[in-house]
Amino acid sequence: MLETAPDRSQAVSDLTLQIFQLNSQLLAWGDRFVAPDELTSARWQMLGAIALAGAPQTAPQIAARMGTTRQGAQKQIRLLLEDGLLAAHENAAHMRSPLYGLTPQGAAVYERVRARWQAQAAAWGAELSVRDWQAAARVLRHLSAEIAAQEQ
Amino acid sequence: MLETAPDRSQAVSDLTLQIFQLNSQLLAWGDRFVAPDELTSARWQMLGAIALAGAPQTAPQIAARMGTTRQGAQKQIRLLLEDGLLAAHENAAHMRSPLYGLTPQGAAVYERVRARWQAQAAAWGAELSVRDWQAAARVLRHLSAEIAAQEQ
DNA sequence: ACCAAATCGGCAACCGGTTGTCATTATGTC
DNA sequence: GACATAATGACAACCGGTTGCCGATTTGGT
Repeated sequence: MLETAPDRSQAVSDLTLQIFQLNSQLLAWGDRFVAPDELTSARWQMLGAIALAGAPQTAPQIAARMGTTRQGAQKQIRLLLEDGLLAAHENAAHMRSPLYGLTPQGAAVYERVRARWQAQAAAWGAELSVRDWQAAARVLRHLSAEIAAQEQ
Repeated sequence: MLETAPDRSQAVSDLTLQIFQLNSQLLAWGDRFVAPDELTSARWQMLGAIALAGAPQTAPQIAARMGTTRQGAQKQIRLLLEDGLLAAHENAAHMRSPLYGLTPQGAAVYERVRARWQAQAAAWGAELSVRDWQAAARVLRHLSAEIAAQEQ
């Protein structure tokens, strides 16, 4: 790569700026989207991680699934316990590390939001082909892998 | 949209998750990338906003250019002033709102990082065609516009 | 069974960013 | 020129997240 390729570096650079912008747009939009259900983007994602796991999980398991840290997950878990959306269950395999699962209320809230989100995502996607969306996701996955490879 | 389109909503949903993941990957990578120059991702972005403006800017102007808030920009400006990478100039048009411009040191640091970044972006982009990167950026811009339109 | 190493929860501090408030300064309208 | 309104800087509080530390527990190797 002695000769830099301005077009290519410019295109990659453009994409990264788009990613930063969309990230903040999506977070702000998500906070408004789930506000009627008394959630935030962060708690929505937390409920999703537990719901998709299919079974109660320990705090470190949830953190790993979300790609965040144990302490960050525990902050949100504590808040969701207070809200009654999560419940701690005895963990036979670990005395100090309970399993956190959705309460009936938590499952109901998540299902309600999930259905609304699916309709919204379909509406956003309506003007482009499924192929376009999948192609974009593939490019992003490629970039993600390049970065991960560089982290050694 | 009575009949939801699972494929399409799934594709959009996948893309949003990719965006969240890439955002955190890029921020973490950026912090490491500019650490040798005693910068962080946030301060790098701030220097870029001022450099691309081409002339010293007031704090609210910089904030608008970065798509963030006045207060957030001022936090970083204060730190960059302490580091000697920014300097405040008298603003003839406004007594209390100085113009912030890069110091020679700030310009040198930014140029050094910019050149390294361009090479890195080209390397990341090498395995896909410029057309692919541009197509992905177009899809992201489309999604960004959809969200913005919904914000009323 | 023992013991070193890894894991876990809890706490505190920090980072980057947002929101809200207040006093001060510009701006625009009459 | 006077005056309501907007813009600005400063400060504080908060949110979501990370890092670092500590003591307690669990795990794994011997």
